Amino acid sequence: MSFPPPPRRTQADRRAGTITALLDASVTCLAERGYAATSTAAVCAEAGVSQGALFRHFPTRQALLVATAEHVATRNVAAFRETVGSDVDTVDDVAAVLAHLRTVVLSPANQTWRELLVAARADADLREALRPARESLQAQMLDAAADLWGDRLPADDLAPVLSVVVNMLDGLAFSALDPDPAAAPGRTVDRALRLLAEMIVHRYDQQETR
Amino acid sequence: MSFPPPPRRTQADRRAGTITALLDASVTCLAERGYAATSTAAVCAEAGVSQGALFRHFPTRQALLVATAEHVATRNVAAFRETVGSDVDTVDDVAAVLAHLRTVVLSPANQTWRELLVAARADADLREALRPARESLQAQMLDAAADLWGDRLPADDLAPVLSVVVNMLDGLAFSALDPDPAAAPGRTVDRALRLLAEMIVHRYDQQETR
DNA sequence: TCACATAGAAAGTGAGGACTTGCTATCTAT
DNA sequence: ATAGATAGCAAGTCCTCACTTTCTATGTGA
Repeated sequence: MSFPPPPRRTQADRRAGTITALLDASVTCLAERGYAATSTAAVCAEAGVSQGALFRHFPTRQALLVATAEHVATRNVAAFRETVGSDVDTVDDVAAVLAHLRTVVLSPANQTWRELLVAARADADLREALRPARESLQAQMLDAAADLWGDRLPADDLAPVLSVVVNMLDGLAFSALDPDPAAAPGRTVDRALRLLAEMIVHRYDQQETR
Repeated sequence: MSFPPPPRRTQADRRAGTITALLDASVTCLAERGYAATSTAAVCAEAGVSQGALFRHFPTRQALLVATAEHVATRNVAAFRETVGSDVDTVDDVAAVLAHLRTVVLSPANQTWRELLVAARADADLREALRPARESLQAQMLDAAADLWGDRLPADDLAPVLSVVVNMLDGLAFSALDPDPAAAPGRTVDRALRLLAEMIVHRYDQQETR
């Protein structure tokens, strides 16, 4: 019945612990309450630390948010990469990829990213601060797309097709105001994704019938 | 050299005048400064009236913003309707329509609408208040699409194709952080729109060669 | 072990934001 | 013409938010 000995965490541990707690809390707040409601107080409450702790590690709210952006950007690329390991031969395959991408795009990490992007449009400082993460993410997405689909598409069409797909899914995410983003797609959206899959496959798969 | 006589505007005129001044100012602020920076003070400064004037006509800031949404929704439908009066036979035709739609989607009225939609995701009250305008706009867009493209597409595919197109353009608008939204499309975007046009035309135009 | 640096908490502070409160000016009905 | 209503202004009120300041606790290097 002995109490555990004092944890004796090293300073670096404490530091890293509260920083990731803050970043995760920031993601949660941004994803479910939006940019404006993500006040430093809200993040601290969610993280279970004081505001003093926050401002020890991040000089400004914006610095926290930029760090949050970089935090989720890596996750987003990873999630995109794991879209599908298997082939994308048939229309069904591509439709499955799109359906899965839709759920990825609706995930909290992506919601967070979008929330910050929208805020950046109206805030030149934030926009500049996010630029590196933005460009890095774009490049990594293109790399991932090349790995996944590179042998199916002409190199020149890779970026444009990626643009069509992810912009459409982002647009969907923005117009999906449902409180529950994990809800089922709805008939129109379902059919739209199916159509897109058909169009892509038919565009690039005419010689090799499967 | 006589001074003009006192304008003698009727009360209804004065009322309507400042109301539309406020709504237009609200559109301007939302489009170029974003939702958060669209304070009542900012709108009043832009409109050239006092805050008292604002709160005489709108009980809350949110009421002003909802009215603003309805104000721009009608413009947006009209702009969409005027997309193209001519035919959409060839790939070039459809590509032209998409290019024009892109500029429409980047217009201040549409920026405003998106800004409010994004805010609505995090604000249940605003979401509910915008619901009627949202549904009305969606229905009118579908009507317009039916008028424009109804004889080219199966009725069942109208909504999904519209969804693909406008969501992709909305996604583009969100990821376009450039201070000047009227800038040229950029190579990837250009090619993406072209590809989309080709895919749509080839999907639906195979029997009637032109 | 002890001087020191770092991590974190609690209670401020000052600015900005939504909304109010009188007060004045302009219109309208009698 | 004049009383009552409506439009508009200027100066508040109160609250929230980003950020500070001061103080305590905990790990670190000699």
